[in-house]
Amino acid sequence: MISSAQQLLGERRPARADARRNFDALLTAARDAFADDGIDASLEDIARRAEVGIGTLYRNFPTRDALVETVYLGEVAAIAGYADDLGGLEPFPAFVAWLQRYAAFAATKRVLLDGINRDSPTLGACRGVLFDAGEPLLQRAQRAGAVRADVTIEDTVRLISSVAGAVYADPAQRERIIGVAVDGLRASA
Amino acid sequence: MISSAQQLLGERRPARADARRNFDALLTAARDAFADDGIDASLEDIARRAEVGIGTLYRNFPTRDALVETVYLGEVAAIAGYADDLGGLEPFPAFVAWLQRYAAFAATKRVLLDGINRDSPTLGACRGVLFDAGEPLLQRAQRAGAVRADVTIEDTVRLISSVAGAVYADPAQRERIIGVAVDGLRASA
DNA sequence: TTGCGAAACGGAGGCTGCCTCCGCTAAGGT
DNA sequence: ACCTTAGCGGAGGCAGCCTCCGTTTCGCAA
Repeated sequence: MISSAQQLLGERRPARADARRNFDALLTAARDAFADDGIDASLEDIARRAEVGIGTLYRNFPTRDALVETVYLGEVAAIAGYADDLGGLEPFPAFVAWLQRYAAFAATKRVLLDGINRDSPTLGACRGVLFDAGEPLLQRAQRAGAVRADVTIEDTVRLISSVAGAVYADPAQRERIIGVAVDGLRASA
Repeated sequence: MISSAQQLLGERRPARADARRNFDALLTAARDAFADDGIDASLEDIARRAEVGIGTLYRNFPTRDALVETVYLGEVAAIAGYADDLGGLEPFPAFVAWLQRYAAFAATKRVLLDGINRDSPTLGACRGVLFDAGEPLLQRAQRAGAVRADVTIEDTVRLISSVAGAVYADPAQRERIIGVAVDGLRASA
């Protein structure tokens, strides 16, 4: 199954073979550079890493935002299918498994998200992909009475994204705090 | 009562009267510039706003980090005394009132925090000030059996800071999600 | 009040990175 | 093979970061 994130990504790739190769090389170089040097990694450095000229970088990605969000789009495409694999679990454990997976994703994508304009249509589309993936699991857990009824999938993604994207003193603190957030999502006993 | 954050700030001010005036003008200009233009506001612009030369800015704040963290230090000094006013409330309402105040603070300081190196000793000192302020309230609520026993003040500040610092679709979503986080802090019923 | 030492000043200049534009190259279709 | 045009690289203009140096001015002691 091809996700809508993958489709959006495909629409951005140029038609010509040489240009496609450069586009892909730039995305790889950018992902690596942002991971190594943070969101302020220089575009000149990214062009050098991809072995293309700076004009080529700008032709493919007219702004830094465009580059960052296309890298993020590729990452979202990779995670969108995970929710499909959780149908065999009970409602609450399935929901929590998805949250955990999403938390792991959000933690590693924090750098990219810091670099994206929050009003970007592409970011909105990525959110849509993630909401679509998690919504069935949330509703199933709410119908089962396990998750509070007053939160939406948007709320849930926002909560886990902010908590998972924070920097922690150690992994134990991180697990503890995500646990607190998940406990807050439970229906009152 | 003079807080330790105010003391740290005082230690950074120059001795000479003209230099003190410039230092204060730079802090004010920086706070305004970061609020207007984000954490990437240009230092040249800040110097112009403060009506000093760029050399003066660098003499007072050798790096961008130094400037940002000094601005943040001033903001922390302003909030540190709030916890002292909550002794008259019941344990859990006092704790929640402090969390709400801290959440409001964290939301407006997000821009500054984005610009500070997380390993900065000054940031560590600011955290220390905030922990010292909230710790008595947390312990009181835990002794009263209202807050789960497995979280520390560090955990609590980290949780609220990440949730409060996020960007929300509307204020209602923000209140809802902070509510979820606070509910997660309650002891199990 | 005056004189002195040094703290503090402003901004020119070197450097890097962002971004545009243009002459040149090469991919792809007929 | 030829032609059109998509795509190329990098020079150059600009802004901002940051340092350094000649000049000014503050504060203290006599």
